[in-house]
Amino acid sequence: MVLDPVSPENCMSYRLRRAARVAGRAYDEALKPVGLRNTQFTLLGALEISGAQSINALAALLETDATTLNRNLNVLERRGLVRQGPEMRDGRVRTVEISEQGRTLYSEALPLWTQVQSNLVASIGKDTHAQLLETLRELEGALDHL
Amino acid sequence: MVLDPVSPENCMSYRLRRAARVAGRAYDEALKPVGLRNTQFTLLGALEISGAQSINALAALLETDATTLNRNLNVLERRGLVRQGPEMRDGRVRTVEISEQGRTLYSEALPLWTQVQSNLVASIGKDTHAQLLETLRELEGALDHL
DNA sequence: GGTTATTACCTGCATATACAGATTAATCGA
DNA sequence: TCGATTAATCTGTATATGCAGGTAATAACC
Repeated sequence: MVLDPVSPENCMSYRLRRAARVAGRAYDEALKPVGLRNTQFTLLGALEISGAQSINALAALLETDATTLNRNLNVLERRGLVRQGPEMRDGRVRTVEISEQGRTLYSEALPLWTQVQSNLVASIGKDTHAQLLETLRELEGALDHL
Repeated sequence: MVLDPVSPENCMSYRLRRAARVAGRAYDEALKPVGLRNTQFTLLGALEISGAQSINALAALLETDATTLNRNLNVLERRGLVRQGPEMRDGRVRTVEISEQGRTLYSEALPLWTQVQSNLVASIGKDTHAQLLETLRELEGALDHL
């Protein structure tokens, strides 16, 4: 089976988007009991693990657009899962942090996430998973310098 | 460097979504001259390559939700790039096909896409690319049976 | 043939995503 | 210090994504 890298069916953008969609649905399903989507779980986790920080810093960390992050955070804020406040030293900056309620919900979500993640990793194999992560990182780096 | 598969930073959903975002931005940039987004290029290409078909069939082919496809197709239809018509034999079905205008635009987009795709494949290496495609397919299969 | 079940698609709703441009606040240079 | 520049965030607009639920047409069953 020959694989043509320059056939639209092997478009990296398409293949990644597609895999992300399929995975997203599975993770959404797993997180349903706590009412979090996979995107929101990621966001909450970043705040829980990396601590309070500015929107720009978080955007850089997650390799996402700050305007996207702005709205995604507003969704979580409306539910009381994160807090946003102005920075003393710099009036432009808004510091975001996870709330107590958010921390509680995240701790409830973690086992659900661990379950689906474990199942998936077990299914494709730990080595394949590790290699996939490595390749995705390399790919992002390559795209930066394109 | 030990890699913990069950650390949220290695969440497959997150990593795939993130890589898809970064790649999508690069492909969008490359396709800018023809005014197509990476998603639209995929859709147009599927219709060009696989021919006229129903929305449901196309949704299955692209592993996407039919309601999403419905609206994505409407965007292309408004620009005259695709045509949608009712099926004779089955009044429920709407057959979608690429228009002449769509075909022309797609042929203009193809070299732009080829450029960015080639650059990316060259950057990560052909073997890595082939392996990544294989892993993503395996991953989708695994998610189906989860 | 008429009732029921299934299928295909569409609408309403909510979120995710990002570009362009506006706003506000800090910083830098003269 | 004032004016210009830069930086951080927000708003407007458009598309992408998918779940719930609706509508219409076909198929299945008696």
